[in-house]
Amino acid sequence: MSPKRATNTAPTPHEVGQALVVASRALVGIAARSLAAIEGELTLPQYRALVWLAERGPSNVGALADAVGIHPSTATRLCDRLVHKRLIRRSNPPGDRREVVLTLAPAGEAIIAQVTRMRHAEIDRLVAGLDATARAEIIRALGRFADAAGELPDDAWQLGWS
Amino acid sequence: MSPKRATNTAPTPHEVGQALVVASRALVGIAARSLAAIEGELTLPQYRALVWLAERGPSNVGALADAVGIHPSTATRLCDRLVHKRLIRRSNPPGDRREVVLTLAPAGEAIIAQVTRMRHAEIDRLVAGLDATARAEIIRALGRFADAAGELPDDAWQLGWS
DNA sequence: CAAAAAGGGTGTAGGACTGCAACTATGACG
DNA sequence: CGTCATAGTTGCAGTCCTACACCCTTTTTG
Repeated sequence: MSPKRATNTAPTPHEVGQALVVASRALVGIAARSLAAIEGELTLPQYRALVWLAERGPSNVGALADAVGIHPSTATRLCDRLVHKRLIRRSNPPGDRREVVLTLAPAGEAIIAQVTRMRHAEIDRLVAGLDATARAEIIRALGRFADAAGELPDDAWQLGWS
Repeated sequence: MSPKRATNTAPTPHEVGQALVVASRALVGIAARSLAAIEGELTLPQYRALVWLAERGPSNVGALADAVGIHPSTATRLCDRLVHKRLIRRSNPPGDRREVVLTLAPAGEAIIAQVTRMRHAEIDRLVAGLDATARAEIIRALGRFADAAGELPDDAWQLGWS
């Protein structure tokens, strides 16, 4: 995990990858914990659906099924449960009367916000232990990485992790 | 997502948190994609069990149930399926004849390796697009972050993400 | 206007996870 | 040796995800 290299040479892509894989474990662990807090009330597909609605806004059933990667019929029944839990709302929009528009209900938004807040809080707790130099470095470094990551086809939502 | 701040001042912990949350999305997305590749053959709890066995080595049913956070009876039947898929092995160790020792089978190790490899490959692909300075910065910055994260109680495995 | 396409919902069926309760076998302790 | 604890399994019951096939309604299109 700790690549031994001459500190005066530029790190190879693979070495940087090593560092990112390690950080990935930490960050994914944090994400997992934030999610574990709502486990029991919400299944993973249900959470994925909420995240997607929070990101992309109101949507019809087909688009959601496509985004979450499930069969339309599965999406219908998944929405049944989310509606029953009052986390989303179904409505019949004007225009195309075949469509059903799914909207995140206040309770649904609250859950998403809670998970995000927990994640943020935990990360902030870690960052608080770093000095100013380290903080500045992280900001610059991760900014560049996020930019690079952002250039990829955005199917990172495949599993609904935010 | 891009906190506007004076570039000459030290970033606040919260600003660093912002950057990490953004990077977190990217990294978690990568982890999710690596996992999605084996979806269909393996459920999430099954994957979590494999990861745990890969990390901690051979284990009995109770410890695995505890680690993955499921009921012992659930663990028994989860193991039934993993054994049937030839991803793990059950054996009766000498000594305590009540215990059952679970071992990762070669096919199970292969799956873990495949997921890890995919994740690494995708991260490396991103890093390849960065220049030497950025790489060096990421190495330093993430090293410090990982150190800070490592000081936390290690329950990041709660959901079995590696 | 009739046929095809699109958007969703139902019926049906199966697999997986979940926990509780009861049971077997084994080990530890007095 | 008898009792209690431990490790694991099995029976049972419920929820959820999953897909396929089929149906209804609405819209588009020739």
